[in-house]
Amino acid sequence: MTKAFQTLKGMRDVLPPESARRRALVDRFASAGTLAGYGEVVVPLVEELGVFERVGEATDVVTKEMYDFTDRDGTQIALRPEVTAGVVRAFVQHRPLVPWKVWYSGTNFRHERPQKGRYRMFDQVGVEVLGVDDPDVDAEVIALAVAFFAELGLRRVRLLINSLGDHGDRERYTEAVRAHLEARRAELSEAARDTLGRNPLRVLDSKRAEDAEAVRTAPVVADFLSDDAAGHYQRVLAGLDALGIEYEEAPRLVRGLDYYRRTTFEFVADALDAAQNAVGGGGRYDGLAEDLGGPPTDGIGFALGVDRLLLTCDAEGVFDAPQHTLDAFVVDLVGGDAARDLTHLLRANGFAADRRFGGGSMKAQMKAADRSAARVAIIVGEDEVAACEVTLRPLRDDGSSQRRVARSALVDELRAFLQ
RNA sequence: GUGGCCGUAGCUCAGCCCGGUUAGAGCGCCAGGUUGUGGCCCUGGAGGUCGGGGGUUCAAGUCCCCUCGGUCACCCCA
Repeated sequence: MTKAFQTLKGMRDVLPPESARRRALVDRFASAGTLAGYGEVVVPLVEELGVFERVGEATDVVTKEMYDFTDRDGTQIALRPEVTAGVVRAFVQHRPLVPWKVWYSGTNFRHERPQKGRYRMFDQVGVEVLGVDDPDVDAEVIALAVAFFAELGLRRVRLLINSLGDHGDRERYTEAVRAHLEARRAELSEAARDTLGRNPLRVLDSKRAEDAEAVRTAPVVADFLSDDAAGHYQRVLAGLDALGIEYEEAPRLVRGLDYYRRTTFEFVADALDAAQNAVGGGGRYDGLAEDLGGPPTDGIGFALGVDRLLLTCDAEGVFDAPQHTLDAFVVDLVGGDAARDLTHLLRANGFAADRRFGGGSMKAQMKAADRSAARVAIIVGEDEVAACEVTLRPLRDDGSSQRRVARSALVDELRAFLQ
C-alpha cells in the first residue's frame, strides 16, 4: 500500500464552504480598495533573499523564520514572509508615478511552530502607498482598514497607534531603552536579556511578568520625537479624530519589523481569547525604498491576517460563509438523457443547475436535490417525455404547488418562478 | 526552538487507568419500507493498517520507547 500523503506541518487545505468565505472576504477587501483609488498589485511569492533581509536583520522573521534555499544556479532565494518588501522592490524596479496606491491579497510563509491563528502558510490582505509624506494618507490608510472591519461586521477591533519617530529619533530612543534595560538587567527574564542584546525595543513587547516593571518604567518614544515627527503624528491623530475613528495611543507599541518609522499601528481583536490576537498592523517605512536601491521614497501600509480575521468573525458571530444555492436540480427517470441535456440547457441560460450522476431511484435523486439546496426540482419521467413536458416542483415549501409545463417553455417558466 | 495535552469509522467521540473472544455509539453516507416525489420516521448495509515504527508479553487499541501529526502556551507575529 502506498503512503497517504498529507499537508506539511502548519499548512492547510481550504475546502468548500470555507473557501467561499475566504474568497468573499478578499472580494470585499478588493472593493474597499478600489473605492479608495487603490489598484491591485501582484508580486512574486519568491524573491532574492536580500529583498526580505531588509525587513530587519535583527528580527525573528528574517533570522529564524524564513523559508530560504539555494536555487539551481546558486542564487539565494526565499518564500516571502510578508509582502511589503516585495511591493517596494516592485516600486523601485518599475518606478510608477507617485502616489502609487496598491492593494494585494496573497500567501506568505514563516517557519514557526503553528498554533491557533498562526500557520506556516498564511494569507494576508493589505495596502501600500508609496511616495506620499502627507500625514493625511496615514489617516486614509487606517480609515480603510477600519471601514473594512466594519463591513465584515466586526465591532470589537481596537486600533493601537504610536510614532517611532524618524530614523535618528528611533536610534536615540533605542539607545535610551537599551541603557535603561541594561541597568536593570538582573531583574529581567532570561529571554528578555537575550532579546536585549539583539533588539532592545522588542523587550518592550514582552508579556512576561518579571519584565513588567522594567518595561513600565522604560523611556517613552514621545520624548524623543523630532519636531517634524511629532507634528506629523499629531496631524495623523487629528485626522483620525476628524474621521471619527477611535484609537488608543500605545507608547510602547514597537512592532516586529525593523523598517517602521514614524506612524505605527496595530489592530487587536478583543473577541479572540487566543494569544494571537493581533489581526493586523502596519505603519510607515520611509527608508525602505532606499534600502532596496531606489530613490528616497516615503511609504506606508498595513497587512491584515486573513485567518485571524476569519477567526475573529467566528468569535463575533459575523460574516458567515455565503450560502451557495442552486436554482434547479434535474431529476431524470428516463435513463439520463434528460438530466444531461436539461442541465446543460439551464446553465446555458444562466441558471445554476445540477443533477445526480449515475441516476438512481427517484427517492435518491430527490434526496440529492434536497441536499443541493436547489429552489426547484425539474422532474422528467415517462409521462413528461410523452407529453413533451417537465414537472416543476418547488423544494422550499411542501411542494404542493408542483405543476407541469411544456418543455419548450421551461426556461421562461423557471425564470418567472424564481422571481 | 522549549513545554503541556491529544491522535480509535468521512465527522464528533466512548473503550486505554486494572492488557484477553468477531473494536462500539451518534451524526453522515448507501439501500429498502413508499416499483413517479425530498425534508420526518422505521429497518438494514457499507465503512476502521485503533497516526506510524520498535519493544515488553502466551496475548497490545490498552503498558514502555521513538517518531510523525494536531492542539494550546512560551518565543514571535498576521
